[in-house]
Amino acid sequence: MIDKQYLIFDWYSENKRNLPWRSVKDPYYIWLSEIILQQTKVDQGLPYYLKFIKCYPNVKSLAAADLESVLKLWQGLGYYSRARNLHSAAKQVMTDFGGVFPDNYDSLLSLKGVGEYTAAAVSSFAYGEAKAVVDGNVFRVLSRLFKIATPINSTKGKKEFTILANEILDKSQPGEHNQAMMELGALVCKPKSPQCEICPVQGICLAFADKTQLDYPVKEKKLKVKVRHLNYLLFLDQNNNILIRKREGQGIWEGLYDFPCVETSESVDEVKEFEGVTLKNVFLDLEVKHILTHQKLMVKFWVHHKKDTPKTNGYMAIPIGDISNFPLPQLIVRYVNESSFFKR
DNA sequence: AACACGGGGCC
DNA sequence: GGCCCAGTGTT
Repeated sequence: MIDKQYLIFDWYSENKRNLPWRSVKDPYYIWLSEIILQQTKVDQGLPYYLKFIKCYPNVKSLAAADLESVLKLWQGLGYYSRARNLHSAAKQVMTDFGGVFPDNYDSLLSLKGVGEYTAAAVSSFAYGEAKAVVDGNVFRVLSRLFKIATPINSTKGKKEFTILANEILDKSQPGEHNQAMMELGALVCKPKSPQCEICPVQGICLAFADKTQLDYPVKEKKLKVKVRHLNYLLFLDQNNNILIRKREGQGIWEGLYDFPCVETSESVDEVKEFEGVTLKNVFLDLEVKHILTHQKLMVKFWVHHKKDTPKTNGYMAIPIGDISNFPLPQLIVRYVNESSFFKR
């Protein structure tokens, strides 16, 4: 616990946001909120949290759900492995823990999708266990307060910051301490425009002392973005059926649905063939650029009218109006919303 | 240790 | 256009 820790507590009690998962002690709700908020801002995750607690009010109902229903509810939030792991962990709680949520850091770590951060968060918030959370906010706050230049995305940095975070942890109220540190990072000690003038610990911040706040935290590696050219095919037959497929295996959007797709190394002006079948009368419907964290997708949506839907392995025919019943990537949602072929 | 994994908001 | 977000799992 650092000297003048009370300044952060006082600030937190005055300025904390009123968030629904802060007023509960049920570990299921806290765990659910933490999974949703991984790499996700509160404003984006909040509506999903409300949907999930309404649809799955307890771990038993979540464990009993179909994975596809969970993915559908997760649609649009991204990092879909979180939804798959969420569902898997709920079943783990039922089978491995007799339906009772694990009540300590080490047991929580055994759940799919629960790493060091989430185990510390749930164990400290729900059970008062003295484990410090180390998330993006904590990295930033600590690196500035103590002017620590070790890259936060290195193994050494993770170790160093975790040790420091646990050293300054207020063991008498670890949950409040953890929330206060994160809230300070989210509302005041922000990445680009830190509000140092209103910061409660401005007086003990080493970076503020020499105006180097923006030099922290230090990160190494910049990620490389891969450019891909995707050509989606809308096979539309006379009965208004289309072909879709479930994305399997590893890669983006695992478990979600999209259309038959031809990937090319460069942009193309026509699509003449699909899986060995020669195509005629393929028309370009829509062209979009879709940005993901690691990929820049240059996408063309092509339409092909046929009398009958082709029988192709791995694809299923559905009425075009049923498309929205399936969990879809935002790219496909975007197309469905913009293309005239999906208007009633 | 390096990399894959979404989507949205801010500057 | 780059960076970041209540990170985790895989290789």
